[in-house]
Amino acid sequence: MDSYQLILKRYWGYDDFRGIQREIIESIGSGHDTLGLMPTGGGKSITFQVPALAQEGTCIVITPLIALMKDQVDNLRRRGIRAAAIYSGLTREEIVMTLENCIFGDIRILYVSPERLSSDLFQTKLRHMRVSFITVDEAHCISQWGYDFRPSYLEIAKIRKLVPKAPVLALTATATPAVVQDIQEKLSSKTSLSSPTRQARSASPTSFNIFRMSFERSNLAYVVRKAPDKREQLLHILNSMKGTAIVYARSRKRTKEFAELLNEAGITATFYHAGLDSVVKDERQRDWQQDKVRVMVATNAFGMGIDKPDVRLVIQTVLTA
DNA sequence: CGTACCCGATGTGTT
Repeated sequence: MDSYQLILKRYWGYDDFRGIQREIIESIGSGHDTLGLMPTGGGKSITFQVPALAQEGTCIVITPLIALMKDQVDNLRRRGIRAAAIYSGLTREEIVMTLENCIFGDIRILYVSPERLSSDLFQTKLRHMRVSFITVDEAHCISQWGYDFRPSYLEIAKIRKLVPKAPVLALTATATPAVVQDIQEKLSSKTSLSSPTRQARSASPTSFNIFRMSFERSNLAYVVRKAPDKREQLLHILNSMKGTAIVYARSRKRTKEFAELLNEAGITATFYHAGLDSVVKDERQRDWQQDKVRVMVATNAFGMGIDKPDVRLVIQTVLTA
């Protein structure tokens, strides 16, 4: 057994790595910029958590949602691993203390949002940290959100200059060629040194080690239906199946409409989108997780970090009228 | 169209 495997056994209780976990771990562990493409449930988290424990210093993890930071920190602390997160709900004193603990207190894994990277306080403290490597979790956000919605995603390469020896590990379940290309370009520490034109023309712009595995999910079936009456079809599908479901709609307004339609038909449903008060969102997610309602009708706000083991049906509605 | 973070102002309840 090597040290990675010993850590896996000690903290997670598993005997062996699955799929491409070991290759990703060895790549980042030997200091290479690395891109890991793994489907949901492929065991992405282990690929940075294990090498973070095997190395000296702190691993910085960039994550899009506060909820994901909290979930992962809770999970790691239950295993006896020193992890922390910095986010807007904390006081300045708490943030300073956490950063000091990274410098002096042996915090192994620190979760931050991309926006945090441009904070003066964070950058000042980062200079004094021993950073093992930088992880970009849900790295497709660089491509999906970087250009307009969350421009901080395009700034990650800049903080690499503050910790020039730290390699980057990017992880995602979105493996389209455009996203794969974008992630490498935007995270490349060399990008910002060369002109944009030269970068764009470069045939092989980066030196990321890329690992990908099959995205086939043998327990999932995919069906596309063309239906004249889509509302009727929605009711028909939900009435002919048992079990928990998510119905995705493309606007906030439609989530409410569909939830009302389902409730009138005797199917328990609620709706969810980013325009709702955060207390209401938490209540509705909890009601659905606890099986108080069967169907969640939502925009894509209800996606990352949703983990319910018994979802039987996911419907994407494409409604033209 | 719809996606979230952060920060500082203002208000509420507790010591």
